[in-house]
Amino acid sequence: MQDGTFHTPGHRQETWARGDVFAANCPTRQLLDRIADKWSTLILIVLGEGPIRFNALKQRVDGVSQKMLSQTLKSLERDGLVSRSVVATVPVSVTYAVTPLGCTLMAAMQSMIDWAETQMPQVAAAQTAYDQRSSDAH
Amino acid sequence: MQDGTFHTPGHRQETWARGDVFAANCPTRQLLDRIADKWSTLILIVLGEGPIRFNALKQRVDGVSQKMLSQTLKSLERDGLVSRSVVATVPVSVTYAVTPLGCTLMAAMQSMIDWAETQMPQVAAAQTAYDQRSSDAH
DNA sequence: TCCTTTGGGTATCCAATGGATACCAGGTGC
DNA sequence: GCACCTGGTATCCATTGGATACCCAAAGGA
Repeated sequence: MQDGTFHTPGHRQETWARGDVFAANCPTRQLLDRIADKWSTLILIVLGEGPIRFNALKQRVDGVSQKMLSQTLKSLERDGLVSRSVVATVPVSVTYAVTPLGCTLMAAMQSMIDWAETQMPQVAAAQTAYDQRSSDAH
Repeated sequence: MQDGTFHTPGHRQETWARGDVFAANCPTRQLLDRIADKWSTLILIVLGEGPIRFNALKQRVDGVSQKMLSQTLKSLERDGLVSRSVVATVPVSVTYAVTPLGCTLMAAMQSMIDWAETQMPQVAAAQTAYDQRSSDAH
């Protein structure tokens, strides 16, 4: 809190204030910098079902381009969340799987996935209402 | 499962297989399309500490541009996760806060935040090891 | 012999996104 | 008259993402 110009009126502060999100080196922020993109989470979820090969994965994650799939897998591997194993068949086959570390991350994400399944209709409704208000105001 | 070409060998399948991530209309995917960007989650976390005004928020979320802050807040408001209230002071002041719906989402994200705080060192270590291997291979 | 197919990518090109900077409104104090 | 406040837009440029084409090496068909 480098200065006192912002006043944060209590209200759940005890639950959320840790982690100092404003600092670029906070852990939550580092995690988000790595996995908060369109594909990482989806890929992890599919890998959570079991090891899978590149092209099969590409078919399961609807809409992902080959470029982004290979790029995202590379960064997940670098972060130790996913492992890549090459089997010298012909043509060569490459299998991806979650590591134990990646598995613990997926467990942590599960409650968010559950939230999505129960609450997304409410989000869709809020969006419709918002658009309605906007077009009314016009 | 439009065909049987991919075989998913058991291994946590019962936990993760629901939600059919390959379909673009699965709820998890819809949620990710909305909040899986660099700023949404960070903004929600700061808002979780209590209502806050635009410029104060901009200072707390280190590195966010005015453009992205206003754009992200607009989309969070549209999704019913954040509320915006204009107070007719001089100059006018605008306060943002999480809605009850946004609050439940933050609760669901908490375990991911906890994971980040405990496991990010491991991710950093994995990354260093990976880079080491790469430069060795070179 | 040549052509095609296969898996797992890379190279290239173009459109969309994000960040930096400038500008705006309009009321207020100097 | 001038600069300053908040809460934004408008504009420009660099980076990212998606579509497409190409690559390798071996197998299989004509």
